Amino acid sequence: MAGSRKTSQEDVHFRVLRLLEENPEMSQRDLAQAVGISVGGAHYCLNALIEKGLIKIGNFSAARDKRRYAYILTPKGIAEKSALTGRFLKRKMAEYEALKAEIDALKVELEPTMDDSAPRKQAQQK
Amino acid sequence: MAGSRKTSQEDVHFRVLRLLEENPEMSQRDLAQAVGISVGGAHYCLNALIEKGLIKIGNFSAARDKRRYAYILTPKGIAEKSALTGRFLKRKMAEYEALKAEIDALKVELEPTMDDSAPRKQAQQK
DNA sequence: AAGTGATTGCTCAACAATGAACATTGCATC
DNA sequence: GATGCAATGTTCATTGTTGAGCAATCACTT
Repeated sequence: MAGSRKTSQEDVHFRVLRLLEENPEMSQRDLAQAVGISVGGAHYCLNALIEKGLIKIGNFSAARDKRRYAYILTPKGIAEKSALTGRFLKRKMAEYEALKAEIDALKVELEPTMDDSAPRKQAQQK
Repeated sequence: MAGSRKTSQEDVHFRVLRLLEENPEMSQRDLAQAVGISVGGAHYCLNALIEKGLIKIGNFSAARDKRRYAYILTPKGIAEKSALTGRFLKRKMAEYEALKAEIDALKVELEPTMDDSAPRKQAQQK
């Protein structure tokens, strides 16, 4: 489900595309931190996006810093990002509800019903 | 952050311990589906939990089914599960808020402000 | 200039996890 | 019984990901 590699990777790709559309001059480390992956993973991801033709490498504007790149969305990348938005939002809303339910269940479990003098420490078994 | 291998694995371990405490006779496939990992991953995880001494293999009750096992929490496993609960809940609540913020941001982006006659289709760039 | 430290993109071994198989066992219908 | 079918735990090649480190470049001080 949530751990499916394909969807998880799609999430990362979408987030990276979204971030780069706003700011194409983000460094790989900034991207990694913003998305929540490792630095090597960001590099890996960017290569995949370039391979797919969704982004291309441009010139960094400030001071001709030869180290840095700018990762610019191609038209195909912009289209892909738009196409991904709906699925991403839908998935995240489902995750949101699931997370809410899990948290609530856990809270209930931690705070047993105090309204009657029920025996404590006794979890109800199925 | 969220993709950190250690925390992600801790989440899986906690969920598995929690599920097994309620029902020790769950199959690896049921566990996998409930937790959101692959079948092989469940096997992998169970081995790790046995290695840690948190669960032990017991006998399946019904019909002496030689295929199935029962995965019973050891006292150490019960303690570990309790110790993990707090951290897990705290982390999930943080994830919950982050998810909420991300969804809201995405919704705002999809539905541009309609309250004045602003030009449409024009996302505000930084 | 020269040196020092910080930051960049990048590489790589180790590990984690997947997805698809596998052998074994139980259940059912013939 | 025998035969087919579904479900179990298990294995394994492939792939994704991490974390630490690399050379190159920039900024800054001497």
